[in-house]
Amino acid sequence: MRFSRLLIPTSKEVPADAVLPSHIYLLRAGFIRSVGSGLYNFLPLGKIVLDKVRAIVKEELDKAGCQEVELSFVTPASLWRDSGRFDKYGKELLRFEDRKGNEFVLGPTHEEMMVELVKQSVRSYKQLPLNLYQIKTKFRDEIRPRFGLMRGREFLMKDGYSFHRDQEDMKREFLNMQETYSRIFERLGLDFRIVEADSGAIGGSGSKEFMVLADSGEDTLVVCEECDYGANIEAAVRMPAKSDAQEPERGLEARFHTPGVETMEELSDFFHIDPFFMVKTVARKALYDGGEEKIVLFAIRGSDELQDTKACNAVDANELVEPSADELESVGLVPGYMGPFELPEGVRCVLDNELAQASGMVCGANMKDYHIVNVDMSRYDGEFGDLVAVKEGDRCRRCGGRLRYTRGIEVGHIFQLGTRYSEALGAVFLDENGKSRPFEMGTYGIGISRLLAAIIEQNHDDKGCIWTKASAPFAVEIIVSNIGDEKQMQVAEKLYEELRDMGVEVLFDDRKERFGFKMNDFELIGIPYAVIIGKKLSEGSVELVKRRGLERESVALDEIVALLKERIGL
RNA sequence: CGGGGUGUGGCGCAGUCUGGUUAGCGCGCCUCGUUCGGGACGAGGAGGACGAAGGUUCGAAUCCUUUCACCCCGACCA
Repeated sequence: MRFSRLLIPTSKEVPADAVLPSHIYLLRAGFIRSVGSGLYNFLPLGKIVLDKVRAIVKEELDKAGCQEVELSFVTPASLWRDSGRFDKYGKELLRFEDRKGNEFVLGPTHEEMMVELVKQSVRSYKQLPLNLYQIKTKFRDEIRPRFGLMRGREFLMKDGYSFHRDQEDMKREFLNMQETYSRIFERLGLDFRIVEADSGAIGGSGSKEFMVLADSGEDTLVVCEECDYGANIEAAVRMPAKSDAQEPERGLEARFHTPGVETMEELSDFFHIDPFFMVKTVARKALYDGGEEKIVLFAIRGSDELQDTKACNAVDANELVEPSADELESVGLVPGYMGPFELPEGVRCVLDNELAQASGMVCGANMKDYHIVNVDMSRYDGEFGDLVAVKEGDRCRRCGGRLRYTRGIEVGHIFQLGTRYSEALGAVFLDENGKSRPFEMGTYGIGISRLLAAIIEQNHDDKGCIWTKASAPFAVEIIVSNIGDEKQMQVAEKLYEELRDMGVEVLFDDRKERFGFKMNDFELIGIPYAVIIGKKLSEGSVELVKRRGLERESVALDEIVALLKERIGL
């Protein structure tokens, strides 16, 4: 391709609203253009990369036995009502009516549609298993789109769904997808990690996320320094915490007058004990379907923090929000003195698993100005759950290694869905005994457009993009230093044609621009290699520049083709 | 949704508080010339009626009202 014929509007100006390198460079280098909040146009370069990523995904999936389909983007709302997600999915679902007043949604994901499709055409266990996917634009009316392609409202996603006769086969396919996804991200040249995840609104159990490691990632990951354990903070577990702090003196359980002592810190000072031996009782307002609200308590060690997603799951709520002091008082709770024992009528409380055997603890008495000391938590007879946020320095449950935080960009997520959707939508098949059973399902997603951002987040320098080999829009760029120099142009044209004939994806910068201008564009766009045809031509040589590291080497003109062949791996 | 902010040529901004010439600057764009290995220089030129609607006024980018869009900070997700 000739640069002079390609629409690549590069720019020096940094858009004011772009903060992430991927956002800035993709805009500046002319890959994408913003059209509205969370909406982007893909220009020729962006489209080339998008198609490359898409092709790799498709290739690996097809090799793994998946089949591509394409479902209609506009989905009848009734399907979403049947699965119960019409209300639950919330405002993110873009809803609208056609001229006849029929309700539709713009698909943000396609479990319903896919189940419907399979339900209509699969009757027998003999037709299973099946793994169907599509690579298609999705629309989610995100509350706050940001970071360019990272979190748009319209985005390209690969969504796949598998159907099985039993759980065992579903788990087999889950593993198959885990391996396939790994191959995809490896081919793309990404440094990623597979972590355990919370299943969120999609539902199901046993989900894993593929995280591209980058400081700008939106997710906090907990990883082990010794083994390969990794988990999203929302799902991370640890060895039960221990403390070196001195244990408080044991005595009889008693109510203790503690006027004005309302925070963990004050309590710690008051009793001269470590927060490890205190119970922190956190109140949240849990929101349920149909606008139902309930105040719930979560009790954890004073040295821990509540993990909101875990807490939300523990009480099966749609969402947790901070309650006001008034709301707490209205159900009989006393802010500053809440505890898991002697609860007001009707207040639900979940205790963290790690507190089950704790003794000699201090907790609120649910009475103004009083705490209880020397509490033996094993007498608690309510609910337990995993509630705490794993901290850096905690110990790995697998190997005892030190856990630390890192940041990641979620580019893939695989779920073991089970029968949640097949049951809700009445999607069944006949097993070998002639018995009707709902499909066991798995669901698998890859954020294709987000991958472009993730690749750049992980591969850039202060000059611009550095595309990985598999994702680069072109393998090599030919830069003519001075197109007024006939000799240079002649050599360049010849090289360009030769490479093209060999099937190399080559970009030929034949623009009437100065050398520095072209170099800057090359660095901004991030093509892996450039051949500079310029002043050294008089000595019979050209220069090869590697974008990563910007190392240059002088190469004899008649050796450049062979060298390129070697470097770009033809 | 709550809090904060911004809308002025293609892009980035100034002007708005303290209404008053033809609305200004940088980048980009077009033409000519010089230059030609790190976003060059000179000369000339095209392009906006100030997010939208309404109002106040002799007069509004500037004041008032309404509205829309976009962005930043918090809860969702590939």
